[in-house]
Amino acid sequence: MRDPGARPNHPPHTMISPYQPDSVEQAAREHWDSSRCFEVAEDDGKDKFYCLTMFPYPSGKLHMGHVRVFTISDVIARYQRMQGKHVLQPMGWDAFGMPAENAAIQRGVPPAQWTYQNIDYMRGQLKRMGYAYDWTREITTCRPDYYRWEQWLFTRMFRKGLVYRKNSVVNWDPVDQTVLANEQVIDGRGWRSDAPVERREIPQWFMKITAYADELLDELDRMPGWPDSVKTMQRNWIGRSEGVELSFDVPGAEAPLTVYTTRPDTLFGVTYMAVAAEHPLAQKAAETDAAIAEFVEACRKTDATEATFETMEKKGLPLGIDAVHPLTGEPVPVWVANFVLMSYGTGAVMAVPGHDARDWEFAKKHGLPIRQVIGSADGAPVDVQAEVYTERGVLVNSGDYDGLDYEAAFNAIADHFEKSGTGRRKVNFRLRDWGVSRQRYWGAPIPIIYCDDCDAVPVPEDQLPVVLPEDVEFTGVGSPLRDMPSFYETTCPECGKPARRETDTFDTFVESSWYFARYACPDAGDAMLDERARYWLPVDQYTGGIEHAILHLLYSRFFQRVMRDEGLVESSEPFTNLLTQGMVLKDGAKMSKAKGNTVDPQELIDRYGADTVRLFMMFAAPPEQALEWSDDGVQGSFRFLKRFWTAVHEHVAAGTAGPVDPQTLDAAQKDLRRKTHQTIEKISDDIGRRHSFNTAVAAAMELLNAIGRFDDTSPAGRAVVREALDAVVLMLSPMVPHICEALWNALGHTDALIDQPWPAFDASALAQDTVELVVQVNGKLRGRIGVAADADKDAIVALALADPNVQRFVADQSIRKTIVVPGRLVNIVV
RNA sequence: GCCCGGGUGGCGGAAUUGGUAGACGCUGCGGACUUAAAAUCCGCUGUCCGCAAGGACGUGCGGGUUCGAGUCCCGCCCUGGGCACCA
Repeated sequence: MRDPGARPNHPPHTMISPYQPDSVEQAAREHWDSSRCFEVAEDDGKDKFYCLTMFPYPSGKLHMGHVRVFTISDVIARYQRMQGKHVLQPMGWDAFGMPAENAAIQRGVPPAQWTYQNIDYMRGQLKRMGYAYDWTREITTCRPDYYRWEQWLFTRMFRKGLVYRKNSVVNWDPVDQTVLANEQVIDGRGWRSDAPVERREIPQWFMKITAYADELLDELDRMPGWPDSVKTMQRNWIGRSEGVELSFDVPGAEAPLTVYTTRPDTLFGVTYMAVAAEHPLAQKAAETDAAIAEFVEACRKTDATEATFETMEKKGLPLGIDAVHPLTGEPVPVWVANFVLMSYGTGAVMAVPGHDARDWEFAKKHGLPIRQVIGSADGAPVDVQAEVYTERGVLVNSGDYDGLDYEAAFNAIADHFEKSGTGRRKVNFRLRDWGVSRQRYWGAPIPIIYCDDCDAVPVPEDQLPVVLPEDVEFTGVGSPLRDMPSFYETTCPECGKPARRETDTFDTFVESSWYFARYACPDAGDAMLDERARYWLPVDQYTGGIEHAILHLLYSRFFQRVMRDEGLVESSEPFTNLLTQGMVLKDGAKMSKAKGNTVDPQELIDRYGADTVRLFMMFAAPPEQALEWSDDGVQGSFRFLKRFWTAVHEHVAAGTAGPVDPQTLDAAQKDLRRKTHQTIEKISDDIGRRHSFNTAVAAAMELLNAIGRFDDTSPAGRAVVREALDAVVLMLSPMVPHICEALWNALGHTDALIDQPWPAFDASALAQDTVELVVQVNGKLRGRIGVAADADKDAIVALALADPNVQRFVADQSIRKTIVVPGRLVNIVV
């Protein structure tokens, strides 16, 4: 027995210099900087690995979400480098956006100046964190040498018909006379004016992402490197549906009411129609009916978000007009309703209250008839007066179509309309074209010139970029570009007459839809991309917040295809593997500038060093889950690094240790060596396959704890410890690279840690003579037995039954069944 | 409202393919060292019963499948993200 409290083999701490993160981390940084080891060029002889993080908006300083995602990506990059890959990991700035405008309003600093200052500060913070970036590739999207190429691509798309202009709805603040972002609308009111927000239609530019809808959808089935949840979200977002477009005649109206339905089988159940407030029928009725006019006006006074639209109270009024049912010839009343939008589809819907939940509620509220036209396939009773029935079933009350199932009815009815020429089968997408116009200053100018004679003309290539003037006075009401004749006054590229530039700027998602490609060739001066993009793309590992699961990732997939069709890149998909990291939450909510609930990582870096912060972020939660921030635990990570430091230095202080000779080890030495190689196997899998960094850290801690308990100063014992310490330093180096750099040197290695291969485990070290099995009786744990690793089932069961406690529960009952799970358990069922 | 996640001790989390629930860490409690404090080290730490051996209960709630369920199925509750102008 050892004396508890006594620690063998450890000289007094005074002999060992304490862990001082500042000097350790500075030394490591200087080594990486001077050796320029993270700068990479194309090398066809090597297996490339492009490791990318969603680039940050330069909001001022790093926040915990940044630290988390950048550390995840850095761990993967460094791990892959140790796997022998030729790793590119770049960094840059998503530099356009609203916060710069808000800062300008609040502090009177021009957006450009504010942005560049933030970038300088945050770049310093990133360097302090020790991320393995190739800084020679840094991209800043608000620089003309970057955004000129998206302007160029836009003009190419213009000529291909992939961009167009149409009217579209925005949030209008009637007091500030300005367009508001959804974020700036709070409970239906403008954030600064507090005035009720209205919907307003203005002409805006759109990119035809719907032209790629089928491809974007289909390819999801061949993307095993993406999480299923993200693929499902994108599938639902694209929302492909097969239906029928058909028309209801409206006597006296100029045009029939055209509607799209995915449930033509329910056509006989239509009891009313609903049109949008902006629909011509409603507009016409409003001219003569004050109540309708008032309703139509009220519909305009709501913001333009889908969430508002879906949750608001469903309202409507009858227009006093009837449509004619195309199959029965019966009159169907037409209503105007606030839940139909003119901008989606045809601005009119057919209502089947018996078999559609929203229609059912609306019908109940307004006393409209509910008609059952679908019965259950198994004959179970259906009462649509009491409850809506939305299942696909068998047609009833549907004339000649009675008895048909969904598919047969769909086809019969679709055929009927196609034969008579009054309707057709149609594939519809929920996905809408991408509106890229923003009525803001701090963005890339849309390269269009408006000429009275030639209409909208794209800026010719030799006149690009259209440079955003950076030295402006920014007031926050409207865009300063609208008040700058020096910006907008120009001449038409086609006819040479005086003309006017577009003053709207691009959605900032445009910049982030192709930056990943530009990192391959950030200095390409005469092309958007060059051949280097073909070498590096696609991105092998992309890491970023789950909040980007749809918009950013879908727009990037779209742009990748546009660039492909332009001959700029080869691959169709930009990101082979995707890791969506969870948010860092504080008080249960997303940390954000807007909410002001941020925790500043800088304070922790100053106090404990970058490695402690990195380690804590990796250890506190698995990467894909949300992480509720807590100040507890950072201290624990620091304590671990101190123990790690001390363990290595104590071992070194006791003199050199030779190589392990596996043939001569005693049982305890074999145990530690087995633990070492089990840990290598586990951490390799945790980092390489599972991205389970928290369990990788835990496994390293366990091994270090085992080393601490190991009391053996013999040459063989010290050799086994030495092997274990080398392995821990190598395996923790992706997560805590600075301290590992120092410890690697302390262990006497002369070649750089950064160039070391990942350790391999020795399968022969894992072998065990006896294994412990759990014994259950009826699935309940009743004992444990040690058995030979190669014991057969009968021997195991016999041994299990010999256990006194197992005996107690089996007693004289007859054994009905025994189950042996090799290496795990025995279950005796009585 | 719709789509996608999550819910396990006092806390963060582990349990990878249906097979020992609570690894690892934090907190707390007790102890060693110290004039003292900090730091460090050792031990204990899901709840309840029991001197102990051991037992009962226990993974948001209610059902189900199975020799065996945190894990699979059905129905709920709570909570995070997205919903096209926050990025």
